[in-house]
Amino acid sequence: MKYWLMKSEPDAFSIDDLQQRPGQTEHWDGVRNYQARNMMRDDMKIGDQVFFYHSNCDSPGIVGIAEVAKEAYPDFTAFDPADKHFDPKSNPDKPTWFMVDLRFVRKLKRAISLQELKLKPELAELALVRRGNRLSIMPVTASQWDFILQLE
DNA sequence: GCCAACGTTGGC
DNA sequence: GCCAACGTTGGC
Repeated sequence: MKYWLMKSEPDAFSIDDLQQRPGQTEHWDGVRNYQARNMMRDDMKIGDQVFFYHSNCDSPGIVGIAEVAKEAYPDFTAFDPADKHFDPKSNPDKPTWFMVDLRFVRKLKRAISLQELKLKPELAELALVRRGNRLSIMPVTASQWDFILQLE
């Protein structure tokens, strides 16, 4: 089993939104970055654990845990010209973009802010705190995962 | 709202 | 294949 961190803007889709979805499950559409796509398509398996990170908000940080509920399948929002994430280069016969489904696991007892994560030498290698990182999906090692959870 | 850091695009 | 221009991300 692998560990991941996935970013979402809480104004668009928050951990609370995930918790309130039917089955507490939602598809993770709109990823339009090849590195992030490759991780979803090639490496994310059912049961993988995911830190849910709130980005681009007042207090960016890790707010909860989700798990992979369905492995990669074509991101159908890329096929819809009316959709914000429409991509004419992608089509159902040969999709460019993929998504997974996530299921809510739990919220953390407290949010762990980016500010706090940046201070921890144990997390120096975490892509999230590295300069200029903009990846919306990134791997987390087992030791990073355990370390972050014991901060809770 | 600003802007640094990236990724992508397209002319050549 | 280079690289300038442009668009996006996301912290602050």
